[in-house]
Amino acid sequence: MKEYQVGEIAKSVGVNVETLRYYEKIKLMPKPKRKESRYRVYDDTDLKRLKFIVRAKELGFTLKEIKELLNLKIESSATCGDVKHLAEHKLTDIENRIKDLMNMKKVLTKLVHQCIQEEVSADECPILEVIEYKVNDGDK
Amino acid sequence: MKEYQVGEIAKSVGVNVETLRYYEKIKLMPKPKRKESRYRVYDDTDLKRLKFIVRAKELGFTLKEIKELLNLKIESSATCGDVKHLAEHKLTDIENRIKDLMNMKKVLTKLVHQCIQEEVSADECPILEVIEYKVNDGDK
DNA sequence: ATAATACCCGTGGTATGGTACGGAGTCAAG
DNA sequence: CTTGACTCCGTACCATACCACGGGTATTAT
Repeated sequence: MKEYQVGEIAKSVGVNVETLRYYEKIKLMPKPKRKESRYRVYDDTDLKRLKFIVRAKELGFTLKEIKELLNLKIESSATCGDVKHLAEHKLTDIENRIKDLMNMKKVLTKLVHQCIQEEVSADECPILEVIEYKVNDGDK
Repeated sequence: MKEYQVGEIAKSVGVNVETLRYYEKIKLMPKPKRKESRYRVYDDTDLKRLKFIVRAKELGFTLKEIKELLNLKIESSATCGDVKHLAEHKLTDIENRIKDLMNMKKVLTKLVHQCIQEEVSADECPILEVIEYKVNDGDK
């Protein structure tokens, strides 16, 4: 089984050495064994775990959630249903964020289209006026 | 023109008093005048500005961007085109975030559907296995 | 007059996910 | 045996957007 030192393993998954130390500190990665020189020594199990973390991050899981996923994997009592539960929760979360963003997009798009005469002073820009919509009660 | 003290104005737009002090500190809100008692005194102009901030935040602008928008409004040389530019930038930003989230959603949805037997041990959960997909090179 | 709010201020903490710094020790090559 | 690259560690700092704390003053209500 191959052994790596921190710089190697970090480079191979594309994270910073400091990041790895950080993951160790927050207990997302286990404390690796050390050489006599105190240099950290990682193996393929660590590499696998680290890759899992990076991949799960790409899927939108937070570090805290990733820790939960990894713990489930280890707890012998945990079931696939538990994992599914976490994934579904995340999915709902993502769907809500999409909904919010779509709404912002709709409003902003409309705003951008209202600005026809770009040379007009910003003070009279329809975009700013519409953002103020709820503010101006007809006066001004 | 009506005058408000910090608690009133904060309550009327639904933000915390501390938040208002924070906005003042980061120069998003101007330093208000004070009574002899040093109490802050706000007027309708301040209220309008604060409402603008809250509204722009709902549209997804960061405090920094809101500051820019408000500065544009004041600079007499700024044009509506400048404002439009900021809004378009934000729009692109939002669109990218939506794209990322949609992708996450797609993958996660697929993952969730792969988990049929919920009673199976988490260790053999297809969700976790697929997250590891890129890790396992056929072995194990 | 006194109690209950409301406000003042500076400072420090929260959460998230790291990055940067700097002095010291280690290791391999020349 | 020296140089350069790598690693060690603790600590501090980045951005974002606030919230909490605590001691003191002001205002308001009873």
